[in-house]
Amino acid sequence: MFSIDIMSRQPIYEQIIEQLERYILSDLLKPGDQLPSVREMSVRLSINPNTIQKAYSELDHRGILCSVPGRGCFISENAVPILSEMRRKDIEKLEDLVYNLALAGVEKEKTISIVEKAYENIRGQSTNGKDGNHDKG
Amino acid sequence: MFSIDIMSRQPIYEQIIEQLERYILSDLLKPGDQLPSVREMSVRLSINPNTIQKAYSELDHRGILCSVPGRGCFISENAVPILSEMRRKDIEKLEDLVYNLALAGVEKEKTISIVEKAYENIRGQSTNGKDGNHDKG
Amino acid sequence: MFSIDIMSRQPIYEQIIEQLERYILSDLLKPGDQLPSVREMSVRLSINPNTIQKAYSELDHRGILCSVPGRGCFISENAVPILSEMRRKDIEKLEDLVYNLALAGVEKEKTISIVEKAYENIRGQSTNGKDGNHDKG
Amino acid sequence: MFSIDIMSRQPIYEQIIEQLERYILSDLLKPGDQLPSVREMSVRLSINPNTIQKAYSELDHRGILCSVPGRGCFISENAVPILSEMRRKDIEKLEDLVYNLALAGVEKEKTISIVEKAYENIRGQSTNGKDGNHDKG
DNA sequence: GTGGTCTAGACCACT
DNA sequence: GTGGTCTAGACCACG
Repeated sequence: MFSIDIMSRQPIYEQIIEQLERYILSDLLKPGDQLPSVREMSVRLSINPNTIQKAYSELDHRGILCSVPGRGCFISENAVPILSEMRRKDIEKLEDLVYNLALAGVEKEKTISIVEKAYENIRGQSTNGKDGNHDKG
Repeated sequence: MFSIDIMSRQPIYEQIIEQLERYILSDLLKPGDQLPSVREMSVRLSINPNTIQKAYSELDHRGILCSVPGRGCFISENAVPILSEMRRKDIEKLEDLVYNLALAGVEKEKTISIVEKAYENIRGQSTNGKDGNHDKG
Repeated sequence: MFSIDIMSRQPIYEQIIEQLERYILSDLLKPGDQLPSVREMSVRLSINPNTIQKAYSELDHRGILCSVPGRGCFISENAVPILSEMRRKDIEKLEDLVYNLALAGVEKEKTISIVEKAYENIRGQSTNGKDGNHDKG
Repeated sequence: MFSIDIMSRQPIYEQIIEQLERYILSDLLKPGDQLPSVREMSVRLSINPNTIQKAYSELDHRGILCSVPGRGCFISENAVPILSEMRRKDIEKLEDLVYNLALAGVEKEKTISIVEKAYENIRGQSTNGKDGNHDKG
């Protein structure tokens, strides 16, 4: 379910957050669902438990998760609206990115077709292996 | 001409690179043009010369500019094609970003209108105050 | 394993790059191997960490190694092919150098014998104490 | 007669030295010949007089030139033997370079053929447009 | 004046 | 612990 690129510039904990958020937004993980424990996750992904902990803590802080000491971590009830709201801020990033592409001579039609393709993807398949922007974290 | 956000998560030298690349792509800086010297730039932006040096040096490696010790830094002849090619790789980022927006429930029409607006911007005015994403994540 | 000539005209960071590349090409360092940390290396060679950083960073850019923040630096999987390709460009240098020697009256037989000796060296021993030109001019 | 690459990493004054030495070794300039004045040279090559001066001074220092105040610069009587002796030191460079090529997998036959080709060149034509190693100064 | 290298020492994010 | 960024200040070679 999770795929981590250890060589990526993007911090591992961010990759985990990114993927968890996607799974929630695409309804693969629902409010109330329990997440794998830090320990289990760390073994499964061969990653330092601290790193998992950091991802979970961050999501907890954002109100996406609810970690209950002694019981585990659960998807928060209002995870989806919170995430949706946050993601909307990606619009700023989009503006910048398109601006750059335009400067680089990518035609408007091409850009729009990419947008449409992305929307097609989400309709066909709720989730796929895509693992977020390989940005220089 | 240059504006640095000292609080940004994006390294200062990357901000400088970003802006220089934009100025080149938007024809404000042309091949053969001499850049402000490392020292002048460092004074102008109140930034350590080493940081400017790093930015210039990186652009030199990429073939965007040509540093000649004792003479100065000059925009390389083939700066534009190199940049255009590199920027095209932003298409992957775009796909990811749109995918995220779609998941977050941003309507396709809204997204496309943003794209179109960005293309309007570039047509009307060669450059504007936009200075890249102030955040890295 | 590393020897730095502090008096050389060749920058220290280039000397480090040179030697690392040799060790990789002569199979003393293999893909996946972890390099000494920046700090350890700086202590070992009595050199400022920033200088080591610069060497590692340059090799990272070239795709020879892969720096992972928080984890370390590792020899890249395709380090050898990249290096071999780059080194082949030394052929131009060779042409120039032999041309100079010829002009200076060094006999063809002498030059060829030097070439053959160098090839002997590499066959007998994978590595030896040779550590590159200590002078830049 | 002189061709300077202003963008080269190799300092201009070194390019001039390099070429003058070649012309002497290939008998195009002979002992006693007068060199163009610093002023004339600087105009001809569109180069700062100080730079020409530096090249001439260095050659004077090496005993290749003999600059006579008020009269001009002349090729020294023992320029050729001095140069030949110096160039022999390039043998060390050759050893290094061949060693690198060998490590990079360039076959011995290939390397030797390059050497032979270079010797052919010198027999056919005394000089050509070659302007020395484009080494990183 | 120019770019380039180096040191010393600090701080940050990540594992 | 790791790599990465930044500052302050020095020195060098080149024009």
